[in-house]
Amino acid sequence: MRRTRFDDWPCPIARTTDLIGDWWTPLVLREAFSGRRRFDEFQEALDVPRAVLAARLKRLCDEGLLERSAYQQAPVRYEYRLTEKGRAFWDVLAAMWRWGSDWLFDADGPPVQLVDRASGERVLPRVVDERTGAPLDVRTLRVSRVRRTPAG
Amino acid sequence: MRRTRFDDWPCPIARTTDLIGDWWTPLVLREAFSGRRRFDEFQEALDVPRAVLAARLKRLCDEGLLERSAYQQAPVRYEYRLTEKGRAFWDVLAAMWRWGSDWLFDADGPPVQLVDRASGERVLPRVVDERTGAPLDVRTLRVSRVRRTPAG
DNA sequence: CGCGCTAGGTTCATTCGTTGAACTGACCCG
DNA sequence: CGGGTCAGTTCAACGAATGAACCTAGCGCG
Repeated sequence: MRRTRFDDWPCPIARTTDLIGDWWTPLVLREAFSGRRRFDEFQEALDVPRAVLAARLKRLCDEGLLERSAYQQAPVRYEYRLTEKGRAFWDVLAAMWRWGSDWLFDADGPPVQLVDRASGERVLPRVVDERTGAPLDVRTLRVSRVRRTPAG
Repeated sequence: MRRTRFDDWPCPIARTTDLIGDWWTPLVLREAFSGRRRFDEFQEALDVPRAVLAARLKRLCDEGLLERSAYQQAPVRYEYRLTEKGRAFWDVLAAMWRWGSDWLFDADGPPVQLVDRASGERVLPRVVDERTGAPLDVRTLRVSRVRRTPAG
């Protein structure tokens, strides 16, 4: 009677859901992106129960989004850093940021925004088709089974 | 001792997490995008416990992503349709699709892909900066507090 | 009229996951 | 030796998910 797992479903959305459907996980990643690395940094920033944080960090390491390494000996202390896989996840958080900004705040919008560090210009994440550069229109999309050429 | 809620945090990622951190919710939305509308359609497609599905559909209606309406009288039967807010959420699912496809499958990739209904061409969702069209680079981003001009 | 069927849920006992607080253990400093 | 730091673990209480069974209205059939 364990909670249903989606991590071996054939759908990319299902597998991603399995990861970020764990309560707190996207926020742990958000903090990682904002530069936090140590257990207590995450814990204080989010006020997350320590047991939950430990479980989330462990899972994110197991899945390869974070890497745990000792930053000092005697006593040994560990920190958590984003891997390439973890950094790639920023796109998902950015899409959440955009949708949340557009739809989950009153007319003023959220009290925070993304800006380019160099120019100071506002950055608005947007999801497009990589080939055409056009915004996605769900009505023109279709899910198709991939044909694979047999290996022989 | 209720599960910590994020829906009134000032961060758009936190608020979005509150919504899709509910187990099953992104998959219910996925099914809505693929055209399902009726309770039993969702239930059979996902094999989700009926009580959970009822709770998720109710929440998605309360939040304004779905709309519940009667499609027949005598006996009254209801269906669930995406609203504009719900359709806008496709961008988040698309970003999840892309990241999941890139990072959660073996070398062959997932057995399904997105294609354009008209041309049959493959569609690859990608998150860019709306202003410049460039892919996001998290290292050049910064979170900034919004300055508001006082209303008086 | 009575029976089964359909659609959209609700109810329930069991088990799993989250919460908050306290605790542990290794080491350092004074 | 006492106190502080950091990275966790442990525990009891409670809320949420699971799977199965049940409920309600109306309809069509015999």
